[in-house]
Amino acid sequence: MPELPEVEVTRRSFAQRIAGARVGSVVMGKPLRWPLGADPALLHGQVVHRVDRRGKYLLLQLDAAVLLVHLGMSGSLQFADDLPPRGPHDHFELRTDRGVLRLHDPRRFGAVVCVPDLADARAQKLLGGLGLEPLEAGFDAAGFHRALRQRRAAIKQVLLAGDIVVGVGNIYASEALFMAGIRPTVRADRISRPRAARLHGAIVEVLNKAVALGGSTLRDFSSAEGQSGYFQLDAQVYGRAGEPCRVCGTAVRQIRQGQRSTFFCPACQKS
DNA sequence: AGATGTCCCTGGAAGC
DNA sequence: TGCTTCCAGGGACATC
Repeated sequence: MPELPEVEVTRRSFAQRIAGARVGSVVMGKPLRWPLGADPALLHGQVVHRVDRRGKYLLLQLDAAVLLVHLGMSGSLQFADDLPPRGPHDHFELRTDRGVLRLHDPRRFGAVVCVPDLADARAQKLLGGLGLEPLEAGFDAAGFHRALRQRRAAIKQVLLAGDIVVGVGNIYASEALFMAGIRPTVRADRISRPRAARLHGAIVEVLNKAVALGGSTLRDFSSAEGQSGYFQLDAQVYGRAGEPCRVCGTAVRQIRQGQRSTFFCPACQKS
């Protein structure tokens, strides 16, 4: 389940190596979440200049196109010149003179979309509504608090929506709220400024820590297959329903918010 | 416009 | 053992 840290670690793992590579051919497997939106042959001969990230999207900048790559929940990328033969879950390959970039995605929630540039309407539809990058300077506590004050929905769901801050997925939302001592069901607009500041700090800390651990996490992920490396993050509440809170010993509770599981400690997160 | 519900997909776990 | 059911997840889209 790649969240922002995994996407960023993936980006760092091949961005330098693929920069300057010239595309030979494109191989498509089963349909992904959205159609590519362009003739794959159009990519032939183009050079990959850089790999950026916006939220959980990787942006491959080519000569005259941008590839938006989303890993969905089961996707992973490999870039090498001697990959094993394509398997049934390998749904996209960009073959270049420096190696093959391959998307492996059993559940096919991922996507590869080709647009001429980021001003393109399709790119805007996907990226235009995204909130701030949590690991960049623009994400500050005061602005975060101001944004929260405009929202009446439960704070957990506001975080997940991604239009205030991106990259806080289901796991890190529960973890950050635990770190900040905030109950996931509290209305966003009822969070005081100091508590919003604590939540802001928790989001930055949990994501930074995950990026730092990401290297080992991802290696395990791709070799172990299946069980993710989140165990290494030593979740405080996520996935621990009924188990004792690591801080106070109270049983961790699980609820559903918007069809998603939320975990919290009823004692440490009273309001 | 904001909030909420639905759906996409598939492997693994749990239940019968 | 083998079937069925449920669940996980991000995000677009429809509906209120």
